[in-house]
Parts: sequence; structure tokens; C-alpha cells
Amino acid sequence: MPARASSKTSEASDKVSVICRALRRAIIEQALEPGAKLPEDALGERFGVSRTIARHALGQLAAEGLVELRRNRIAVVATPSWQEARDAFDIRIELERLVVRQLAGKLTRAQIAELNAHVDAEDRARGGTDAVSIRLATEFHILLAHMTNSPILVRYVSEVAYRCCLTLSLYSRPHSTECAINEHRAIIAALAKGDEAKVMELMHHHLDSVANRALVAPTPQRGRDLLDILAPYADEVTSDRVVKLPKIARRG
Amino acid sequence: MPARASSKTSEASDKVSVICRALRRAIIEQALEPGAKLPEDALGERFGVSRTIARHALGQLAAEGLVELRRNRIAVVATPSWQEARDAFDIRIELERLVVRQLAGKLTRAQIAELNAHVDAEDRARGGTDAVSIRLATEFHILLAHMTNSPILVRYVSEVAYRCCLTLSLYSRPHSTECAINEHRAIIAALAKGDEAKVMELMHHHLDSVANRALVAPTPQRGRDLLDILAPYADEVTSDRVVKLPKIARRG
DNA sequence: GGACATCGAACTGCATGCAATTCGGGCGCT
DNA sequence: AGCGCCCGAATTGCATGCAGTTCGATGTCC
Repeated sequence: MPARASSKTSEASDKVSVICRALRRAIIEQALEPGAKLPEDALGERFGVSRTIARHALGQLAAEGLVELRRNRIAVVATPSWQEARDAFDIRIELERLVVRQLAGKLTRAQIAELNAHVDAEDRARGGTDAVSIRLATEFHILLAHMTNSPILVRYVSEVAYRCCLTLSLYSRPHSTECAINEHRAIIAALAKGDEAKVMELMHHHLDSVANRALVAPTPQRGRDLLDILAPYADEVTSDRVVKLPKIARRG
Repeated sequence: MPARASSKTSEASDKVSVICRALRRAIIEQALEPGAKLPEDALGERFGVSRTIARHALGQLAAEGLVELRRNRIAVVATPSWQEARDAFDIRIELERLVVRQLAGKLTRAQIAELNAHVDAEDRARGGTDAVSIRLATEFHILLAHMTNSPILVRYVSEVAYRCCLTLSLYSRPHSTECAINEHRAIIAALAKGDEAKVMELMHHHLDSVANRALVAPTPQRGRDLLDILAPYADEVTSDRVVKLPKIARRG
């Protein structure tokens, strides 16, 4: 039997929403790297809308944490710190445990088939680029969330999964997606079997290992802002004698 | 010792942010009831800004789930369904268990004092209106989240707590806040003692009982839209013979 | 009395324009 | 060369204006 009566949870077809979706996808596929500039004019021109709309879209994405917005400054793709990335994964683990807890033993045959089809797609994409693999893996989790029919859960899982995606492009070493795919299959099996405890454990382990593979160590440097890197050392500077830093390594 | 090095996590001082904060507070204090209309013009005039800014603020609040935005229609304060309210509480329980798990045994004396001071304030407000009590109780949880120094966790806990607040004004019977205050004190004590398992259990029970006190039963009706109420019955109507409803009970 | 059509007011969707701020390259100085 | 300054171009912050849609009161007919 289905987990709950179905209902549509799709996003509106506003121009704003269209731009949001496009940017979101570009970001998680790493077409837009963390730190990439997103000027309102350029976005507006690219999508055939006015700056007002582009601006609104950036506001939405900033609310989701995918974009960083500072007053009077060009918006940039978010560059989460290592700690923020770890926090995001911790939250994600709890949320997705909740997802599979609600879903265990309550999926229809059609839903299980849909999940399997998705993992098949992941399998086929193994030869392609990392970006596509990562996107598909993320979408598997979002697909699961959708099946709870809880719009709020869908929103939070999606957001936090996107954020995790973002961090992968910052801190990840070239990783193998194969074991992740197998873990997806195991989760589907446990869901179908209805073993609630088992599937929660599987999901926990799955996300934890993804996080550990990705967030190898607090080795930022790459893509980090100089000021952030030096922040821990700032306390040692007496405030009346501020060190003027030479302008090197300033990412444009 | 402190849980983590402190950092500021306050919101920007944009005009948009100011309006967001004001509306958020008005909503959770029930000055604005669910379903209340929020025309862009009126907001702009009230806050001394243009419609563009008011519109942007509404977009942000919609992203947080506090406001409902439908194309070409006046924005309204969100009216969550009973099921959505239950979902929000379920998510909240997981998130706040994570909060206290991270915090157990890691609070400074100053932080514990701050928490106690807050609960004292809750105590003093017991004679006042329900709205203020609810707001203070909610802010206790947000204060806890802040102490994790995880901006992401703060954001999610805040959002979901506000949403829960919103549902209280919809489905809650006149409730007693006293036991909730005692539970807050118990949580502080367990945090100070560093009993991780105990505090997670306490938080779980606390939120669950708040939810159960509030969400007494699937008894919508009040403040619900007629169409939503009748949605479950819609399946029984053949689509070529749509029943035209008389225009009653249309909330303005 | 109650359902329906109609029309003006109200409101939203969006683009554009102007002021204020930031960015970045070139110039002069050491 | 290296560093700081300055100024024009680029960019954001915000208000306003116009077109299209919705809302609701009124009048009309049954």
C-alpha cells in the first residue's frame, strides 16, 4: 500500500523558479564552481529576463544556501567551510534516516520499480563524468524523500543534499561511485523488505561513508578565501597593529 | 569548554531582512493569523519601502514556509495542513535531538546561565498572553541551536520551529505552558550534566508531548480552506459533473 | 431570496531608470 | 619591480511605471 495519498509537490513555473532550477542544476553539476560570480545583468541576459527577476532568483538560492549574497557585492556560488560541510552531512543523516523510517515496508511495487530504474540509470552513467554521477546519486535521495509525500521533508532533504553536493566539488578527491550504487541497491532491498532498523542503519552508514570519503580532512586551501584561511590566526594579532596583507591569491 | 569557536551568525541588515524579521515575529506571535492577506502595496507602505522590496521579502518568507505565494494572488500567511504540522514536528524532533547531542557536556557556565535566564523570562511571562509564551518557548529552542555554532543547524531548527509555532495557532487548544517550562529546565540540567542519551530522550519527549498537546486530532475546519477540507471527497465526484459549491465560508 | 454576469478597483508580474557603491586597471611614487 | 592612489566602468539597491490578472460589489434575472 502507498505510504500516503499522493499529491503534487512540484515547483511553480514562475520565471524565477525556472532560473532557480537552472542555476541549481548548474551548481550541483559543477558547471558553476564554488566562488563563481553570478552578476544579475549576466543572468538576466542569459535567461531573457530583467535584472529584477535574476535578483529574486539569487535571493531564493541564497535562502537555500547555494549562493552567497553580500551587500553591494556580486553574488557568488557558495563556498562552504569544511566544518559547514560536516554539519550539513550530520543533518542530512538524521533527515534521511527519518525518510527511510517512514518509508520502510510502505512502498508500492511501482515505487520500488522506479527506484530500481533510477539506480540502473546511475549504473549506466558510471562511464560518464563525475558531475553526472554525483547528480544522479543525489537525485536518488531526493526521489526517496518525495515518496514520503511530505513536502517539508522533501524541501529539507533536497536543500541539504544540494549543499552536500556542493561540498563534494570543493573537498572531494576523485572518488569511486560504485560502492555508493551498491549501497543504494541495498537500501531499496531493505525498504522493500520493510526492515526499518536495518534500512536506517544502512542509510546512516551510506551517508557517513560518503561524507568520510569526501571530507577527507580539514585541508581547505583550495577555493578558500585568504581571509577565512587566516581567520584562526587573527586572534594573535593585536588590534592596534593590524597586519596589512599583500594582495596575493585573491580569487577572481 | 565551549562547544566550538564562536562566530557571528546574525542576519544581514538589508531592508528586505528587516521586513522579514518583522513579519516573522508578527506571524509567530499570531498578530498575523494563518490565512491573513499580505498585499505587497500595504507592506511596502507600512515599512516605508517600495513594492519591489516587500515582494522580495515575501519570497524569502515563502521559501521558509511561513507564507504562501500563488501566482497573481495576494500572498497569505501559510495555513499548514494537519499532516504538514505533524511532519514538521517529526523533523523538528530529529533536528533538536541532534542539537542536544552536540551540546551535551560542552556548554560553558556562561551559556548555561544564559539558558537559565531565558527560562526565567519564560516563567515571568506566564501571566501574559499565550502568544508571548509561545514565542519565548520557541526562542529557547533557537537559542540552543545557536550554541552549536552550526549556521545550517540554526537555520533549519529556526525554520521548522517557526512552522510549528504557526501550527499551534491553528490547531492548538488553550494549553498550559508550565510543564513545558519545567521540561526546558530539565533539558538544561541534563545538558550541564553531560548525559547525552538522557538529554536526547528528554528533548524527544518534550517535543513529542508539545506536538500531542497541540495537534489534538485531525480536526481541521478552523481556518482551513473549503477546497482543502473537501479534497478527500473530491475523488467521489465524476470529473464531467463538477459540483459548483455555493460561496460560503470564504475567509477574507 | 439566491445564482449569475459585468465592470471597475485592486493587485500582481515584470521591465526600466537612477543613485550609490564596488571593482579593476593605469598612473605616479619609492 | 613593488606599493598606493585615483578614476571610469561595472554592478548593486531600490523606486517607479505599465500591462495583465484577479477580486468583489453591484445590478439583473430567475
